[in-house]
Amino acid sequence: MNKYSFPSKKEENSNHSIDMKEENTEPSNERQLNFLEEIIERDLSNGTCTSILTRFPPEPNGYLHIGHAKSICINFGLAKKYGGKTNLRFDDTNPVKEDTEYVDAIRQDIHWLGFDWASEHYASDYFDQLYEWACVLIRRGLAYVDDQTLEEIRENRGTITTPGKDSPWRNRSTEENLDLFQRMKAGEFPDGSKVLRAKIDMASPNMMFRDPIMYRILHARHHRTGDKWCIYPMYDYAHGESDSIEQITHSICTLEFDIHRPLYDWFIQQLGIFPSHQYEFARLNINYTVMSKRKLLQLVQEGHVNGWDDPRMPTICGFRRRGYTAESIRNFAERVGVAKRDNIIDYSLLEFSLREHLNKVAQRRMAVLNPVKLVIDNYPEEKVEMLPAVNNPENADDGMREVPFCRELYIEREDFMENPPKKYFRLSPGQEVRLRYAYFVTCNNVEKDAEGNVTCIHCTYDPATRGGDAPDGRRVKGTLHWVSARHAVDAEVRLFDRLFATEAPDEAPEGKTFLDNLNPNSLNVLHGCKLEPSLTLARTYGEEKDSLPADRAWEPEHFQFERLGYFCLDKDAVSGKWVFNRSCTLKDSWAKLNK
RNA sequence: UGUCCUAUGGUGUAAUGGUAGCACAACUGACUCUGGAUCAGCCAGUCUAGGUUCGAGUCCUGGUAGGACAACCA
Repeated sequence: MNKYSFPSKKEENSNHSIDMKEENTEPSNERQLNFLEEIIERDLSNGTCTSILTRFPPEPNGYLHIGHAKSICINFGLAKKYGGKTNLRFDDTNPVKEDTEYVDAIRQDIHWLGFDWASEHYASDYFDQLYEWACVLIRRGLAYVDDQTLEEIRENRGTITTPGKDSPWRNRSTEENLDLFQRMKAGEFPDGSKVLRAKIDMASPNMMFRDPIMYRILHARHHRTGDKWCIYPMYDYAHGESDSIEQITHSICTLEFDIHRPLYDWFIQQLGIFPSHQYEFARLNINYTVMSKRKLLQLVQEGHVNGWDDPRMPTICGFRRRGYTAESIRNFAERVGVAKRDNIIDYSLLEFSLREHLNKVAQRRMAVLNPVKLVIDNYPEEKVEMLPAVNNPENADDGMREVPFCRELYIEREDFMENPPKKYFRLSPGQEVRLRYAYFVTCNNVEKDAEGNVTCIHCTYDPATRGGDAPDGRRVKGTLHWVSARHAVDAEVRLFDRLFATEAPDEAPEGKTFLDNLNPNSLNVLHGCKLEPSLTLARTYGEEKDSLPADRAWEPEHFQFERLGYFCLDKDAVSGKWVFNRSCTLKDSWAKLNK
């Protein structure tokens, strides 16, 4: 193929720009294929498979986080793109860590992200089949019961650079192994006294091949199979076979499993069952956060956050409560790409994806977070005007609303300075600014308390500027948001900063843990914030939860508080006791100037 | 002193032997009733040493750096 014969992307676009206005804007259709897509297209075109079936296999031992969201988008996205399907399979082979609480939450999160699975499975559904196959392997001399203790097994496994030693039980007869394995299943032996191992090679350079454990004895109640089993299969024995049973064509997982792949293939080959194949991609990392279930669980259990859905958590439910939209997370997952090299994504890419979506759909409202009173001395005492305001300048269909205006208002304390620096466009003595959708006002004087804090700003307004335009064409540099004092609704507003103060919180110095990297100021709760009254129309969780199916999550309404950021109602809010979360700020070039 | 994976601007990600491109971030400007949005511009990259080739980010060899593997976790 001669590259010179092709026009560049730019030229192509400009040639067709007139016809392309309504073109599909899905980014995935425009970019180059990632390596998984290449594999799938190859398999589809050379007849390795005629359709694809992927799977998302969470262990129900915790809540899903943004890293899982990437995996979900890859697995479901690939199937969707190539006309295939995706199964949801709960990898529930370790009863001591798993619980149905997590099963329900996982279902909700996947649905919320916008995906539906073809069918739902559990590794525990396959316990009988897995047991049968273990017996097959024993009969073929490929598995044996080992009586060594945990310590002996560890000792004899050798190290990365030295080979292991064969177990003294490695050459038991088939009959004895079968008998012992059957009695393990029957519950004759205590936990830890015996395991079933694959007989491969104790000297293999791949540690996974040093007679990996297939079954352990665990007298534990399983959240689905109850007390039926007291032996449970290990991940390496269960996973590939589960894929095979479901006839998964492309089993996609993260990089740390690449060393497991030869073993995954070994079990499938020895058993001669459906040849699923495993492919690995680099897991998602984001700076200023942690992404391990163990650490997230610790944050919850030790009370460093207020639950799995704390808006500062990188969990899917945390992002949802924070006000992230599913679309923004899907777009984020698309942007981070799929490759095999380790990566740390900048948090700003997440915020960009959110702003990009919310800018298009969020209704604009006015709210004052840190209020100070402003009195318009020449405005009639009792007068109230209902001023029209645009709901969303990005979408004319969203129409207008009316906002009450009167003599006494609240404005943001930061929007007034008695001695302003250069380039400060907001209110200061003698300075004229616009009150958005209302009038031009000029500051005359201020009242202060004993400590010198401004308690009230006195202004005069120009009646000719109603609606925010001056008929004489004069202009102002600053436009402020405001709320009528008489009509304002009180609210609590929760502001969030990054949960960790350091870019790579996992990296703690000697004697410290990731907890020492927590940002002590990650939560800032404001009281006495002032909302424009129309915000009380927002739907609360309490009003809606009863009409929600069990597997569907509640989605708050998203607003932009003008000049402040994107906000949504928290699930704690009830009518009359309003609580809003800040999802993210607006880009703020003034704040940047002052850094 | 092992096996495997990986290496492209600050961060991600493309280029499939033939013009190193895109996004985010940063920066500059225009416009603006959100210091928002939008638009325009700009900075910045192939880990290293050899080899193959008319031509190497791409293929080969060595080195360097990072990661994974020694749970009866997944």
